[in-house]
This record gives sequence, C-alpha cells and structure tokens, in this order.
Amino acid sequence: MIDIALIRNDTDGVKAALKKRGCDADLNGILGLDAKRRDIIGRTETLKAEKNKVSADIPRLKKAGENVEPIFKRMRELGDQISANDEQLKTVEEQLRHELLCLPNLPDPDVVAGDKESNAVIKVWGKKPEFAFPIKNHVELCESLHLIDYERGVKLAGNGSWLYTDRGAVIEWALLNYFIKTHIKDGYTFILPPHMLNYECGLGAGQFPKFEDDVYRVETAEGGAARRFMLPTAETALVNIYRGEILQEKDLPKKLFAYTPCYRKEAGSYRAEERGMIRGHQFDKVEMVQVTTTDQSKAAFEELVGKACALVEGLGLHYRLSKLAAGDCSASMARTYDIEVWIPSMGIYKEVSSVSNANDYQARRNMTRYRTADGKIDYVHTLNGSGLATSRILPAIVEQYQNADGSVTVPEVLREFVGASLLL
RNA sequence: GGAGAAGUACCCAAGUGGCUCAAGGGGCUCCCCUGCUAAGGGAGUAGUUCGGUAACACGGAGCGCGGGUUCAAAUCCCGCCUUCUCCGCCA
Repeated sequence: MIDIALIRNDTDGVKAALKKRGCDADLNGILGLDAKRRDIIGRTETLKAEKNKVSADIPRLKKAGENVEPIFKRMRELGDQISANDEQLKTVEEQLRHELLCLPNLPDPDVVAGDKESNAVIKVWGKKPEFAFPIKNHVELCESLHLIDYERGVKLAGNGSWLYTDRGAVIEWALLNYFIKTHIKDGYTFILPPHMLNYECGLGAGQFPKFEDDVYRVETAEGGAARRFMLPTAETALVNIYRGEILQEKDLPKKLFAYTPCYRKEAGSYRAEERGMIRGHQFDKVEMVQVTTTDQSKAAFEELVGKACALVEGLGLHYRLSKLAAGDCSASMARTYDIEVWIPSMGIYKEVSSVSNANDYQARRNMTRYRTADGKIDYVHTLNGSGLATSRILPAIVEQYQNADGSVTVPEVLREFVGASLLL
C-alpha cells in the first residue's frame, strides 16, 4: 500500500512512478476521498468532544436534582449527527482503502519504465551446453527415465498435473534437500507454514483484492467466514507471520525460508510449448523471505539474489540474471531480478527464481512494524526470493545434463541425496 | 463436531449502566535512604492509532473483533474469532 501522505504531498511523483509500470491510476479520486475523510473526521470529532463533556456533567446535575431533559435532548441530537457522520465516514474509508489496496507498488527509482522488452540481462553464468547428438526435451527424458508420469497425473487431477515417480521423486526431494541444507547453513530459519491461508494473508501479501481469481478457494464451512485459499507461494504465508506486530530493531533482519507446494490456477496461461513441468497447477518451491529495517533492505536484496544465483551455480546450470522493467515486476514489488535457466529443447531461458523487494508496501498492508533503537516506529521492509522453484529446475537439469545414450548425469551437489551419479 | 468457561494495558488482576474518560499488585524508569548486598520510602508508567500542528498544544478512538440498546456501555443484547476444560472423531 502506498502511503496516502505521499500521494497527497507528491501526487505528480507518485503518478510518474506508477506510469513506469503502465499504471494510469486515478489519484484525484483518491485525493478526493482522502479530503472527504478528513473533513468528516474533523466535524465528527468536534461533536464527540462536546458529547463527552456534557456526558461527564450529567451524574452531578442529576444528583443536584436539576432537570436533565434538555440535556438529554441535546445529547440525542449529537448522537444522531455523530452516527450519521460515522456511517458516511465508514463508506468513504472503505472506498479509500479499496482504492489504495488496488494501487501497485512504486518501482524503485533505478527501475526502468516499460514492460518485458525493457528487461535488462545483467549477468550470464556458464555457457549453453552443446550436444553432439539430437537432444531430447525434458518430457521425453522424464518419460524414458520414468521420472515423471504425465498421463496418470492428468488422470488423477487433470491438465497441468503430474506425478513424480520413483527416482523422479528422489531427484525432486534431493533438490529440496540441497536448498534447505544451504539455507540452514546460511543462517536462515526453516518454516513449514499452513498451505491454506485466510483472506488477510492474501491482502497483506498483495494478491488480494485484485488477483483473487488466480488462487484456489477452499470452502471449509458454509458461508464465507471460514473461507481459505491455497497459497500460491510460501511468500504469502511468510510475509504475514509478523502481521500486526511491532518488532524490535535488534531482532531484524528476520531471515526465513519455507518449503511448500504452490497452488495456482494459471488460467489461460497453459500453452503447448509449456508442456511438462514448466507450468503446472502445483509445483514445489523453496522460498526465502527477509523482514528488515529500512536501512537493511538494499543489502538484503543483494544477499537474496546472491543466494539464488549460488544455488543454480551449485547445480552447474547455465542461466542468466535479469533486472525486470517496472511493468514486468509483480504488483507488490518495487524491484525484481529474475534468474532464468536455459532450457535447450525450447531454446529459451525460463524463470526459476524471482527475487523481489516490496520495500514497505506489504508492511503497510498488513501493519508489520518495528521499533527503532531510539523508540520510533516504522514499517519493515519485506523481501522475497525463490530459492528455488524445483519444478522448473528439474527439467533444466535433465535437459542440460543429458547424454547421448539417453541417460542423465546427476549434478555433483545432489549425489549425496540421490545416492547415484547417473540416471539410466 | 457437541457442552461448559474465559478473553481488561508489558504481566497478574478488580470491575453487572454515570463517584472508573479502568482500582490494585508485579515489572520497568527516575528519586531518596542505606558504605556493598538484602530490605525500605516516594514519584512516574496506555502502548497504539486517527484528526490536528512547522513542532507543541488540543481533540477523537481504544477493555478479543464487529454490530445493537441507552442521554451514557469494560459492564446489557446479538453475531463472530481465539484460548482452556470435558466429550466425540481422527493421522
């Protein structure tokens, strides 16, 4: 959520920043609601002050045997006006809050305007593997090596679902273990959160109210009160852990990571060329999150990018790192770097990690704050990064590590978990 | 899922309509006394949030959350959430 005071004081600056991501927001409408809100509050509070004052006198007057009827009459009038104002205020505040919740984050100053085509590759690691034989794509490899059962996955859950079988499951699990082991070694705290979250989590992370249709809803009871949704990423859970809390500066940064499957509708996104595990309704991901002070935020971002890169490098996969243009960053984020790994059969790079800094955007939505050493209160910054999405790494591994005989070499770092160096 | 009880500030806790715009205690902060320690005496202690201000001042909200009744609600009524105890079900 963008600070209303900033919108008020630097309307043009906010407008220009939003424009970078292609958002033409109606800030005048918001400013109008804001002015209206403060006007109502001002008038209502004057009435409330009078009411409190008069009310305090009543017991004394009553005791003295004075006629309090005229006072009751005045109190009734005040009460009526106050409740009328309060009702109006409630409407205005709901509208204003909704408008503010729908505004995307402001991109950082150094994030360039434009969409995907303005993304900038800032690092390339390794080289495209060259093959002296006709290569297979990951679907062929996973089928021939019996790592994945696509057909039965569809039988069980429909299009966009698959089963990891036998060594396929072992590899997937090995990847998760490799990531988890690394994060623990780096001093991050391992979290296994609930997969069904309440509405406030979606609101706080920034998925709601605008992107409610992208997640799976779970009705756990009749009516709406107990409604939950399946988390689309562990970030949604992790950035809400401290929701509504005031943390101590000395306890920051919080460095967390979680493993969860991610559940996404991906409505309309499923394309023929994204067969296999490139895009599914459920995929595994280890997610890193940092909750930091304002000052720690930049360094934390670099740290998360570095960690994500190190994991891919550890696997020996050729990848590139891109800094996304404003329009390609997701709505909650001020900056995002993507790690894209080379998929030989597709001849393109596919995202396996996305590292982002929300600055205080999520913290303002879910009221996560910290008290500084000198007693001031400020919003935390929240950052997140995949570390990593295994379900996209596995296709990259089998394709990049494939051999002429159809076997796949197991990356060094996974061998301790897989117990083999070659998949035949 | 059923029955019962509870939710008050950093913690414990009093409080069934106005002398409570929340008593008392603990803790914490400061002061006094005591050469150290123990003990004692005194003062302060509602965090937060919203409006307002250049900043103060000042004012509003706030007793789990949301409504309602009333001139007036921590207190009465309704809905919800959470916790505890017992029962049921269950990996």
